[in-house]
Amino acid sequence: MSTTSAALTRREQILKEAARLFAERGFHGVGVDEIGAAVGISGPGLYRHFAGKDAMLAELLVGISGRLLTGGKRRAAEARSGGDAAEALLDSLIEGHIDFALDDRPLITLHDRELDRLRDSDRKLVRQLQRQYVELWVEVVRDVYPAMVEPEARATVHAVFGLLNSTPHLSRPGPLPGRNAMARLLHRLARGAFAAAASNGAA
Amino acid sequence: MSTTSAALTRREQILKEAARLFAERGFHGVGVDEIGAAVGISGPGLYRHFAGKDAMLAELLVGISGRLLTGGKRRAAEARSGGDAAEALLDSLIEGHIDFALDDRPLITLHDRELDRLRDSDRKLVRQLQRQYVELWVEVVRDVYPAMVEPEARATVHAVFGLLNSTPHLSRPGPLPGRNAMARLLHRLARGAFAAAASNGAA
DNA sequence: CAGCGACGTTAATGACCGTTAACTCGCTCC
DNA sequence: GGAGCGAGTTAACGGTCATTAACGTCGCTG
Repeated sequence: MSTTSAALTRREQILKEAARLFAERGFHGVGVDEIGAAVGISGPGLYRHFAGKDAMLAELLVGISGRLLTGGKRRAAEARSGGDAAEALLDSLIEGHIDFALDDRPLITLHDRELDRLRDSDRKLVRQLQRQYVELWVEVVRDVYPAMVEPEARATVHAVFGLLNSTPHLSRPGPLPGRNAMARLLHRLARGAFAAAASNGAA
Repeated sequence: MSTTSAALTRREQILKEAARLFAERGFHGVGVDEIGAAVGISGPGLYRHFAGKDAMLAELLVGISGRLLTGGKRRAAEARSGGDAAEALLDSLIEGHIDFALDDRPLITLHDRELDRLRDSDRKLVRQLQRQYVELWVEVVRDVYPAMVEPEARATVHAVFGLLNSTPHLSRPGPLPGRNAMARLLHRLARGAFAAAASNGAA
């Protein structure tokens, strides 16, 4: 019961700070001494908790992909009821992804930025999880819009991920909508994109 | 007349290969020897053409942002005619951005991945160009959808950029639409997202 | 043909960085 | 109360890498 409590374990502290630093300056751009300093210990002390710098990145990326997929599967399972199930499930998937993108920006950033820095086996695992997540969406989308052909649906899902994951890229300047307004806006945009994808443009 | 000819200058070769390598493995992930090898010369020979590795990245990023902005401005200028000008201009901007995203994937990738690796002055310049480009879009979008408030329009434009720039992330596996089909699909998705943003969700 | 400038080459330098070694300290549990 | 262990510490090693130095070689020009 310790790992899920409010107070973070040392390991979790490290992972959280490492995620932030990796997202800010890239995997190769941050040294182990910096990660250590961010949690109040220094440099090689990290090796009591992780096998190496690579292991931290691997755990982060596998964790993200896994959590996304698990959340998606849970929502799909919960949706086995009602008649308009597909519509509701799509909304649920969108909502879940938005929550993730808005609340875990560093992880989202890492997710499609540092995948290539992984050992082959870890990268394969992450990619497999990502693929399953995409296929889950594709099925639901084709359930809602039966007219869509599969490659189109897959490309659309990727594009919508790009749309939903765009928030980390704009943090800095001027006036932006607040968190809830942003969540509603992104949801609307995603639905609009799917609807537009479905209206076949065979012109 | 040399820099725009079909045969690339040595400098341009280097930039092109550097862009590809940076996009594949990150700025810190590729060494100058690799870049040199990619154009048939070795390591330090690059310093006859560039002040350093940083200078290559800077030139790439400034070049991308500049070309995007220039293209956008040109399209805006060309659109000063006709009655439904705003609609057509938005379509033109979307089309231009899609062409760029589909034809210069490595540059698009670099564009929002390695900005933080720049010297302060270069980063400021790039960000300024990016901001101008965004504001150009925002104006056009608000012209087409006068009901949209500015922060909403700006967030939407960012999100649509995320959508249009999503193509580099999916190159590898299964069946995907071909280039032209993809361009049409992305265009439809973008228009759908804008339309959805405009339909105010004050529910 | 002297010479110079553009373009490369290899070798050396110096910094940085991930990882390991060796050691310390404080707590817990027989 | 001391054996053992979890969690840190600093110092050192080894490798990588951007950058510079020193040197060579064309090809053009006067």
